[in-house]
Amino acid sequence: MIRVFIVDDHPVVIEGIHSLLQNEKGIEWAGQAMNAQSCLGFFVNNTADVVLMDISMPGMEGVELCAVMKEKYPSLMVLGLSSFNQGLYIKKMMENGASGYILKNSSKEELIEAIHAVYSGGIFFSGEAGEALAAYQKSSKTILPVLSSREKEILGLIAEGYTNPQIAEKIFLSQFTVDSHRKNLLAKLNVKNTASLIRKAVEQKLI
Amino acid sequence: MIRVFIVDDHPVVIEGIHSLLQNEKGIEWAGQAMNAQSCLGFFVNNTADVVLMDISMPGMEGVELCAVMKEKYPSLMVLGLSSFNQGLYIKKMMENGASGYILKNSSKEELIEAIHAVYSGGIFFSGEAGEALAAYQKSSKTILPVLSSREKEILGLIAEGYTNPQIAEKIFLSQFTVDSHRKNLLAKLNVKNTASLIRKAVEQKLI
DNA sequence: GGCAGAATCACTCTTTCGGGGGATAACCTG
DNA sequence: CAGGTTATCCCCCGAAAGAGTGATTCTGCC
Repeated sequence: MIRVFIVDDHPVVIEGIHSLLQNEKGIEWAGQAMNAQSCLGFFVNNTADVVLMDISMPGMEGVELCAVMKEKYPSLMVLGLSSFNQGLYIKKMMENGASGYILKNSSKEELIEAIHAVYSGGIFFSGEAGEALAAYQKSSKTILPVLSSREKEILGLIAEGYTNPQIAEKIFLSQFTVDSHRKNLLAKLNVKNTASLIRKAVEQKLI
Repeated sequence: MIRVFIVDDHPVVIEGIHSLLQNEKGIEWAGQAMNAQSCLGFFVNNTADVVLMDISMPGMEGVELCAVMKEKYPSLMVLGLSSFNQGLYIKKMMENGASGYILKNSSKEELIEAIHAVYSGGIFFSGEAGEALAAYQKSSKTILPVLSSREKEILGLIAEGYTNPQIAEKIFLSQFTVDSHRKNLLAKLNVKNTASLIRKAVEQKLI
């Protein structure tokens, strides 16, 4: 009997999965939570085998919750759950110890297959999610944006429309310094002017 | 008896709402569709009173489907349904004839209240969605981005990193013309440089 | 304690951007 | 048709960005 717990801020999704899984042999409903806090609260006195976890929740991100849960309860298997099919999120979930990732538009069969797969220690991806991850990893080979905190700060200010001299004044730096950081940003994101810098930054969710 | 139909590409959501509404007195399950085509197909030989419609579906957008449905079957009441709480989408749905908008994290009570409200000709908003709409309309009073097709074209090229002379060469214009368009873009979006132009354009989903 | 990377500052030069001012023709729409 | 919008073109000028090069702290990590 696989005890399944779900964390999602959408009652409709909880209800839907509950309904899909009820009467499913070998699967037991352990409980549910609508946010990270009540999820952590549940596991103080209870347990489960597989946690279906929405990655996009208000407050604590699913990605963070995943890390916390896996640290506290390493034997727990976490299955990411999301409407989005974005390689970046999928990658982050996996880095934080998730055992797989399915999309909310997956079929019942796929959902059940995924639960069994991760329960037995496997890794499961929705077809599309797997592709997205592969595509992301392919693209991130050529471009890996690892920005320092200072660079991120300046990137944010550029995006808000501040010029280099204004940024320099605002954060008490020389404009030469700001200029250097800006050049490094262009180099790191492999773009050649402000327009494409901001566009890429938004795409990569850096701002 | 209110006949409720649902269009959503997530089986989990369909199942969840089905489950929430079953045994609810006064509400009957008319059917379901996972995309715009099968929804339109259903209504050839069938009917319903209220349609719950996801706004973010692959292929034809919920927003478009809403317009088509309301044109063909004006007596139908459409209730927008989404994970996102964004004023822009809500506004577009309403402009296309929707009678309300609820979020997927609404409670069962709210969902049922919304169905009854729109069935009797009313307008219903999830509390948060109403706020988002109000906030959007407030902000859109000061900024209404109505760009010409030429401006959108040039905006796109700017976002891709082309400089004015490059754009001029690419679309066979004088660089003075491109310069003018660029200045108009800055004026229309009420920004003062390229960085904030691109940022705002992305925010407003213009590119 | 040393080394790498980050963060800081410095200077020059060319290109681009952005503000200001115009002008003309084509086009919808009332 | 008149009037507004769009698209096109033109010029000047100062400010900002971007490319090139180099150097000095500071700080986390082995």
